[in-house]
Amino acid sequence: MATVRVAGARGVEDQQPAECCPSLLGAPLAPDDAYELARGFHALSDPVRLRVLSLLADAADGEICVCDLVGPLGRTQGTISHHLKILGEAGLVHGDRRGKWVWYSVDRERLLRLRSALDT
Amino acid sequence: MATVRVAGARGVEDQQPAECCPSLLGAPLAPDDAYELARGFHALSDPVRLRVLSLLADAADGEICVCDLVGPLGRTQGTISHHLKILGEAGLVHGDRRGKWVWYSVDRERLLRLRSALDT
DNA sequence: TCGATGCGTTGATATTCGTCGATACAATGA
DNA sequence: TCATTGTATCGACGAATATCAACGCATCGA
Repeated sequence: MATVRVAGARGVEDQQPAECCPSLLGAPLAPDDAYELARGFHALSDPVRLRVLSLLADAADGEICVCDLVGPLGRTQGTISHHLKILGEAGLVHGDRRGKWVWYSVDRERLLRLRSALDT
Repeated sequence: MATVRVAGARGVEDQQPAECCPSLLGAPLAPDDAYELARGFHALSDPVRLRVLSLLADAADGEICVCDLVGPLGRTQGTISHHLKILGEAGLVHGDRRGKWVWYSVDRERLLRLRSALDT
């Protein structure tokens, strides 16, 4: 996590989350796979971040700007931005700057890959 | 988390994880639901705990004792016990004392309920 | 009864995390 | 050019976390 390079709102996609998530219950999980998987679930381990994803998914056009998250979530703008950065680094959301605003959307595919790790 | 009552290895099942997990992407997540869900994912947010679940699922008879986890995971017995407690409080594993050993197993149903929260 | 073994807990320590306030950066419009 | 607005980052703080060593308790075998 210390070597993660961050270069603004559009820098969140320069990550390489494991191409696909190894199944948790299939074979014994290798330490590296476990670490990658834990990074994904860690992004989901905060109530504010879960509500961010929920609000994003529920928004019209599947997009929402930071300013519209501050009110519903009851956190400061800096805190919301911080959580969006974490979600972005996990590959769960993407930000698209249009004018003054940055529109965020959920990466459902990444979410489904995480889900598949819990398959039986 | 502060009010969680713990009474030994067999006390891990006296929890009440939300009966069923609300879908993350379905409707806007209520703060309480988000908190409950985050508790579950938090238990999955550590590589050691993920490997514990993996080893448990892969073990013969689906059971394993703490002593057999210490070696593969490279952590002290106290640390393993700590992680098992967290997994137990999240309802993801159950411990059964038989003689000197406590045999742990995965609660696959609980895992599937967590997975269903990531449905689209 | 006593030593050995497995396990949970406690105390200590270093690290990480969530949050805020303040500030810096970016884009727009006057 | 300058003020305004939206967003990202920084510094700081308290709380939570992962880890180990040490200890206490329970169980089993001699």
